[in-house]
Amino acid sequence: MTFEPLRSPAGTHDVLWPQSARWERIIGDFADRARLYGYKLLITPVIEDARLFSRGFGDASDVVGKEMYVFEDRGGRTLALRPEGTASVVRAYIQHRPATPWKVWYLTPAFRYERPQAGRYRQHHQIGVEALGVDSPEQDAEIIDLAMGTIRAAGLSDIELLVNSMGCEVCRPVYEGVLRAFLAENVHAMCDYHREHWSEVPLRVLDCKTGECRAVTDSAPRISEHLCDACMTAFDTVQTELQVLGITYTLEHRLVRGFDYYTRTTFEIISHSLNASQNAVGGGGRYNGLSEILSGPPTPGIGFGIGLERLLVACDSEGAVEWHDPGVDVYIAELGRDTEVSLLAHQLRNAGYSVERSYENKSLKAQLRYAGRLGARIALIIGDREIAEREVILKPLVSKDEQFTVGWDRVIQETGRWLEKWKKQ
RNA sequence: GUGGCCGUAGCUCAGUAGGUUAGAGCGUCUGGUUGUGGCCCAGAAGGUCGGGGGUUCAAGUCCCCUCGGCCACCCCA
Repeated sequence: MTFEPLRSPAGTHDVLWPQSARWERIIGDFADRARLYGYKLLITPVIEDARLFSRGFGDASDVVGKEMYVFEDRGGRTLALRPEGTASVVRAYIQHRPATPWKVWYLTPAFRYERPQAGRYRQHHQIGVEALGVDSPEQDAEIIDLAMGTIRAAGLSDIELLVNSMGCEVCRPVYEGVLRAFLAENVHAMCDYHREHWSEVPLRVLDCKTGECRAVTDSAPRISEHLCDACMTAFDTVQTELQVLGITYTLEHRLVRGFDYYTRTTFEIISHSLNASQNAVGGGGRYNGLSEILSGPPTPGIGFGIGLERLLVACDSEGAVEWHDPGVDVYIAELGRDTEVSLLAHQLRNAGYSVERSYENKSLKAQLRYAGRLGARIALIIGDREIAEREVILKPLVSKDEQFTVGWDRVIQETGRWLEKWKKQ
């Protein structure tokens, strides 16, 4: 009985070398950068009580309505695969009550059951940070600075930072009323979909990409004109801070992010080299009410997430990333089998050199061919004669220098000497 | 969930109006005399033509179903 070979589920992907090398670089850079900004790594489970997300996002959101991976475990609990990073962090905060300000960074897969498409997958990965306990426009700007720096370091340059304020529990409802009244008078001009659905979540119309809705919302009342004094002051300060930090931004009054929990500062970083419908590489914002929504203590918070797959797609379409295989320092070729090879490999590696070897008894020619393919800089050749004489042949592979023999006690330092020499050139 | 395009070697693809043992390039492996890479040359391995059913003397090629991939809508990272 044979079976069809199994594939990864629809919308999920394996990341193989050398693709994975790009991930390694971006993640490594982000970990360093987050540390410099004072964020500590937080690891939370990918499964959570499904109610965490349905409460946090609001039932009107598509993520909760139709995109969540929800299932019942063997104990009858209703769990969900996390669709984004923020809710789990806030849950962990409420559960452990760490001292504030609490600043964490994370790397996590995120799951949404949608039809896969360019730059949109059922499992994607986000890097992000969350800062809880402080309600400060200076912090808002600092977090945007961190997000922008991360994306720029990945190699993207054709990007735009969009910022907006969503107001607070005081002024947002007022604005929503004004907007609702405006939209009611312009129903006829909206796109087919929103003509039917605009009143469910009026703010969502602002986000609509169709020409009809954009024409309507161009002249719609703007939330920036309806902010309360406190929100207005905060938003002004965020902008001043961004200017001081030399970060150019665009005020986008239509920027309404998908989840209900956002308050005040919201932002999105879009790539101009991606299709307009999926051009957001990263985004985030402040969510001062989320902790309470999740039955925690009143605690302000702000964070962002960056989608790794989408960041990489953007890099590709910008042609931004040049990546070179660093190759391997040493290849050890052997003729016959001898334990000296294993020992030498061990010692070289512990001295900090990358070493590869053949584990099969192949011809010297085949071994050197392989060494060339690996991008090895030096080949060390060990045959019967060398074993007998207690020496090895050191053959430079990246230069035209002649090979020569070295005594065993000097192999490591001689190897290091050549590698250093080439590094300087 | 709705719609469009597409599924031939590991990869990128060719396969004439249906007709013998399904091809190329790249990659992989081996060899080009004793233990020496890259270039070059020679050879080899590798394919249920996504799967199932049907039409036909004959199907990778035509029809149906199914699975999968890509893309678009919706929405988001």
